[in-house]
Formats: sequence, structure tokens, C-alpha cells
Amino acid sequence: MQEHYDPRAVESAAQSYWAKHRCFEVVEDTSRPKYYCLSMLPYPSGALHMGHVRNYTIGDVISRFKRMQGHNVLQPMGWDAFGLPAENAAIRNDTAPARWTYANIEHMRAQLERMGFGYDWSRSFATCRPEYYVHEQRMFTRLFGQGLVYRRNSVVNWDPVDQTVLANEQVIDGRGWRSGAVVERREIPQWFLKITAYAEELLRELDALDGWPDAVKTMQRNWIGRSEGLELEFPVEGREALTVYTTRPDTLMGVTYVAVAAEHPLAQRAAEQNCALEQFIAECRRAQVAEAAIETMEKRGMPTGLHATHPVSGERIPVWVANFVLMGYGTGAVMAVPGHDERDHEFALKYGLPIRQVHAHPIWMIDTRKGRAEHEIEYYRYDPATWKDWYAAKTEETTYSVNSSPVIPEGAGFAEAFDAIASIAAEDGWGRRTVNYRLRDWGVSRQRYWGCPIPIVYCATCEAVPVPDDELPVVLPEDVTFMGVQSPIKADPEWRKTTCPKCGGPAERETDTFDTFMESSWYYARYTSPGAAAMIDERANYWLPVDQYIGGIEHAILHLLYFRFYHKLLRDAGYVRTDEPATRLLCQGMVVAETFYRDEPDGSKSWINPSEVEIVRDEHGKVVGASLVRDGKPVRIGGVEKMAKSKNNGVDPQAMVDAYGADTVRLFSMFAAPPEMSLDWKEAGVEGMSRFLRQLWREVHAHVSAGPVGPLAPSGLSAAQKTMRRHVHETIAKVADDIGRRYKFNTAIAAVMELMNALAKFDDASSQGRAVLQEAWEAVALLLNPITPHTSH
RNA sequence: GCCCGGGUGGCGAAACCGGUAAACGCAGCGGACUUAAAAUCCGCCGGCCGCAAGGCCUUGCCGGUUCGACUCCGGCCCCGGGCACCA
Repeated sequence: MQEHYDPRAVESAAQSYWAKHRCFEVVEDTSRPKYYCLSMLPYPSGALHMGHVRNYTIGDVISRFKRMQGHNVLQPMGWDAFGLPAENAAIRNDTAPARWTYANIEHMRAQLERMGFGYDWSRSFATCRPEYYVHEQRMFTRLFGQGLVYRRNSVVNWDPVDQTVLANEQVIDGRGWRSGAVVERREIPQWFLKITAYAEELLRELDALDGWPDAVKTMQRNWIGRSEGLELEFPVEGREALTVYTTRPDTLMGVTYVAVAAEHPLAQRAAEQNCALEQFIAECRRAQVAEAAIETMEKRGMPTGLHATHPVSGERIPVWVANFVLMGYGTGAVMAVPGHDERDHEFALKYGLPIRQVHAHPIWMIDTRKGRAEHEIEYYRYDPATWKDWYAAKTEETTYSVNSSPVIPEGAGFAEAFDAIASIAAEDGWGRRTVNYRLRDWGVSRQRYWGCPIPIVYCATCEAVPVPDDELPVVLPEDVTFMGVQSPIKADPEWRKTTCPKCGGPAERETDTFDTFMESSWYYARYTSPGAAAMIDERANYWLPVDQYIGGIEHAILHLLYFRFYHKLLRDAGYVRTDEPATRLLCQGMVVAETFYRDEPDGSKSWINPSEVEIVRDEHGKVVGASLVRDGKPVRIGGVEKMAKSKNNGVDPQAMVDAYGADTVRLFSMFAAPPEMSLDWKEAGVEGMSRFLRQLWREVHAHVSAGPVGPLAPSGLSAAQKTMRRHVHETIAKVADDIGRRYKFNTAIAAVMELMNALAKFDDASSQGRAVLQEAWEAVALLLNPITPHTSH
């Protein structure tokens, strides 16, 4: 054993040993319990960032822990290689996205190996390879055959200057990021996967996912958004009836207008004879697609001049066009109840539309606690105490109808009122009960180059035809040059030319590619079956489901819902026998760091990296300022934020590994915070961890140097020796519980530190004293092994 | 705007099922060793009062439940994640 701790030598020795013995390559083995530990695969953006380091350290700690407990552990790693950044880099650096991507993968793989993560690299792949995506193309054409794939128009962000579709991320304040042009909404035909066919199951099975965080399950439940309501028809004078969906038929008698989306056929037709309306509809088109943008913009509308008939009262009510009603969401039309819906209320006040009260209970009224709207309408409140006859029976009710008789009895609760309207509507044929989901079908078309080609051919006579299995894969050409921002396969008039698989006539290929969530939805299954001719084979049923999945909370809804959906597709295709892809899920928090800046003369801020800054403190250690090391002059402290290029507060993991070694970086990222909380990266803290490992090395070296140790004789120990042993075994129990059950790596490390503090005070060179120490140091090395495997090795 | 989290010393945090708030670490202060520095070791370290013993206060804010609340309930403020074409 070397006297001084030399992380570089220790780490390369351990890594050589692991590589030589292929320690992390695994095969199916029914004699041992299997354990599949999966971290979300990285996008190969160029270099590892701290978020990766944190994510993958958590996964490696769990994997090594389970391996030490005798499990057959699979821990794979791969590359989510398709995506927008490769195209941006290609345009900026005049290179091909494929070349850029492969170079990044090579570099990042070396960085992962330097961190000492125990991956089975024999199972690795990049999702941009045809041998990977061919299976996804086959699955798509199979789903096409089953009617789970369809094509319809859907709205995108259109940049009128660059003549291209923009991602939401590429729209800054309503303008295209490159051109600066005001973005427009445009409808184009796109392919969809019918995830809504699985909505009920995706919702129901959340209840059985005991190992998933409640926050994720709640977000998914709300996202799927199951509701029970009625579809109601409002006859329109001289036009087809308008169908609306409502979860609140109990407020039907309070409907004073109906509103349709700008793209609704009724609005379009009305605009033909109405210039102002036509102009308003055109203005509505100058808006973004993102829901957050729509929900926060000013609510505006215009009357169509058309009138609908209230299905019960027969009253004539106006039909409006409103910018907050979305086509392709429900029926593209809503009934408005301004007496009891905040948005409808605001709209009615703005445009002078009538407001009618149909409920007594304050909870269903406009929220007056915030001081809004109270004066605008005279509500009369019913005192529940005076409604004795039904109040006793309906303490659970939160709503009491008023002003709605005879169709809804005065004082009816929500359920009674709902049922009253539902039965009348069914009898008279103007409405029916329906279950509705907020979840929309998965739009998988992207108008980009660097993605998996959608295996469809368009023929003048046969229309959209899926590419037959024996002609797959449809290969994306990798050796391309970008001319402007247009996708090279769209720009190339030759690539699309083909013949129709059905009639043999001339045809054109689809030039759109898949959403990259298509690749990341099934990669976990492919790791189980390397080299399989099919998508996956029987080995998948040994390894699946994933026992532990680890990734960022930002994936709580989209990725994790598609991931669950795809597993059900694999099940229904006969590939797997389980219903859910992962039994346990851990969502790690962000890595954040202090930001520093200087104000520039033009009012902007120039952000300074934390590595270039020195902190100034008072005599209590309180931070009072900061200065730039280079010129010694002060800089401003901008607060702790997520590590990002825009704030220049990223800390390069490579620099940290070079300076302190991988174990120190691993130890700090596990010690500084529990995994699900945000992690504040502070180099001083990293130094503390480095100090800890040096101390460990020094003390173990001193112990080992004192010569061989005799056997421990537990019955003859002194009181102090017994106390020391007790502490050792309490620590073993604590660490095993913290890592194995609680996933609180920070407190596991703290417990080992406490033990080491006690060992330092345990000054006993007797033969039994040294035997106690021997047991203690062996325990410390093993307890730390999942976290600092090189040093422990 | 809607959905989901988070807020505890100078800082990161701990307190696992409602029972001694601040374990462990960082920063800081004092000391030892050293020609000096680094490294290392020892001591102090939430606030106020007190020579001390000790006392009082303290978990974003307001209120509630409880013998007892960082923890449970209601309301509010601030910070973060997601909102379907970033991954």
C-alpha cells in the first residue's frame, strides 16, 4: 500500500482491474436474483455535465450495492443520439450531424469510464444507428396495421422568413430565434400514435406503482386528466349544431353564450362575409403553439353574428370566436357560464355579456377571497343551515343549484343536477354522457433531418402506404451538407423518390422524422437483448421490468408516460409479459451553482464562471462580496441557479476529476444533498471530501503498516473495545439501510464519518484493540465501496 | 394561467411513523506544530441575556389541531420543475 493517497494511480489501477476481469458484463443467471438498474441515457451534447455525473453516480452506487448483496446486476449505458442540437451544431460549424454526434459519443464514453461507472458496455448502442431504429420503424408499421397510427392536421410554429417549422424552444417572445420574424400557427398533416387508447390503463396502473414518487404519479394523473361529463348539442340557426363537452352540466342554465376556436369551421364560414371577423381570425393565427403561451395571453374574442339555441330554455345565445378555445382539443367549442367560471366571467365582463347565477354555494362562485369580481355581480348566498331537509343527507355536496328549475330542482346537489340534465338530454336526443381525457394523442412527426425517417410512402393512387418489413430500414443518409436551415432530405429532390410498395407506381417517401421520444421510449428493453434480430427477445423477460430507474424530475410527465405507453405496446405485441416498465423510480434534483456577473455599459450582464471568482468574507465567515481573480476587482453575486451556459455557472466535471479524482467527485455529489433535492456545487465542499479520503487512506495505511493482526476474540474484550465494536456494527446497519432502503446517501456517508471520528479517538495498540480496528477498517472500506469504489478497491 | 415540488444556523444539510431542532460537512475564529507556508492536530462556532450556573427565543409568513408540530390541517409569500416540437 502506498503511503500517500494518489487518486490518479488508485483509480487507473482499479479501472484496469475491472476492465481486465470484465466485472460488469452480465448474462442471464436464474440462480441469483436479478437487478436491472437503469439511468436515463444521455443526449451526446459534447461533454459530460454535472447533471450526468449526479444521475450516473446514484445509479452506480445502487448497482454496486446490489451487486455486493449478491444480485445479478445489469447496469447499461447508451446514447440518445438523434436531436435538434446536432443540427444546430452542424449549421454553425459546417459539419454533418452524424460526425458531430459520433465524436461526442466517443469523448463522453471516455469521460464516463474515467468516473468509474460499472457499465456493461457490451450492450451499448447509439439510437441513431439503423440497426437500432429499424425496430422502431417496424413497430410503427405494425401499429399502422392495427389502426393505432393515424394522420391528421395539426398546428405547428411556422417561421415565415426561414420557411420552416420551429420547436417551442426556438420561439423567443413570439419570434423565431434565427430570423426574428413573428411566428405563426400553421396546420400541417402529421402522424399520431393513439396513446389515448391506453389512457384508462395508464391512469389505473399508476395506483400500483408503489415505488414511484407521489409527485410523479400525481402529475401523470392530472396530465391524463380523466373527467366524466356530457356532450351537448346547441342548435345553430342556419348551420349544423354545435357540440360542446362539459364536466359541469349542473350549470347549464347559466350558459349565456358559446365560444368556438378561430379554426372552427363555423368561425371560418362566418368570416367569409365578415371582414372584421376574418381579420380577428388572422390575428389569432399570429400566436404560439405552447400551452403556457396561450394560457397567459390576453383573452380576446369577437361575435360571429351567429346565434345558437339553448337546448333547455330555447333562449337565443350568441356564438363568439375566442382565442383561448383550441381546435383539436375536445370539440373546439365550449359553453360559457360566466356566473361560475372565472375565465368566462372575465370574458363576459370585458365584452358586456350577460352573467347569471345558478349556484348558491360560495365554493363554486368566482373566487372573492382574492378581492376579484365580488362587486360585479350580486350573489345571494344560501345559508346551508336553513336548507335542513336535504343538507343533513348531503353533507358531502359542495354545490346547490338555484335558478335552474324546473329542469334542476331548487337546492339540488351536483350529482342530482348532473343526472337531471343527463337524463333529459338523453331523452330529448341533444346530449349524452361521455368520459373525456385531457391526454392527447402523441404527435410523432418532426420536420427535421436528424431523426429516424418515418417509414411511409405516398402514392397518388394508394395514398399513405407503410414501408414493408423487407424494405426496412429506411436509412437516413449521414453524409449530408446543410444548405440553410432546411432538412437535407427535404432539400434533396432525389432522396424521396421511390416506388409504391402496393402498386409499383412512382411514389414519394415521407421526409418527416420521428420525435426523439420514440427512441427513448424503448431503449431500456433493447439493452436486455443485444444483437437480437427482432426488437427484443426472450432475454427481456429475464431482466424486465427495470428494478430501479433514475433520471431528472423534468421527465416526470412526457418521457415517463411514453415509456410506460411503449411498454404496453411491447406487451400487446407479445414481447414482454409485464404491464409496467419500471418498478421503482428515483428523480434526482438539479445541480445548481452560484452565479456572478458584471453590469456592462449597454445594460446587459456579462456572466463570470465561479472558477474565476474569489469570495470575500467577514470575520464570521459570512460572504460579503466577490472579486474576479484576474483583475482583483469586485463582481456582483447573482444567486444560486441551475447550471447553464446562459449564466456561465457550469462547473466542468472533467476539471474536477483532473484536480481531485473521480472518487472525490462521486463522494461530494452524494454527500452534499439527498438525491431528490437540488445540489449546490461548491468547490470548498469538494475539497472537504478530498480531505476525508486522504485521511481515510492515511489512517488505514498507519493501521496496515503496524503489521499483521491476530484473530478477534469477541468474548474477552474490554468495555471500550466492546463500545467500539458496537459503533462499527451500528454503522453497518445504518449505512445498509440508508443506501438500500432510504436512498439517503448523504446520511450514510455522515455515519461513516462519525465512525471514523470515533476510530481516531480509539487509541488501543493491544492485540485485541488492533483486531477491533481491523474489523472496523474493513467495514469502512466495504461501506464506502458503492460510493468510492476505486479507493475502496 | 394550470399541474407538481421546495423554503431549517454564515453555507450544504440532519431530525426515517407527531416526541431533546441543528448530526455530518463547508466556511470562519482561536491555538499547537513549522524559520515560513502547505499539510496535520486540538478547541470554539444559531440568536439574545448572564461572570457563571442557567434562562429566554428560533425551522419562509399568518392561523389551527395536539400534552407536544420542521413534521398534520387551512390560507398567504417567495424560489424551482413541467405544460405536449429542448432532451
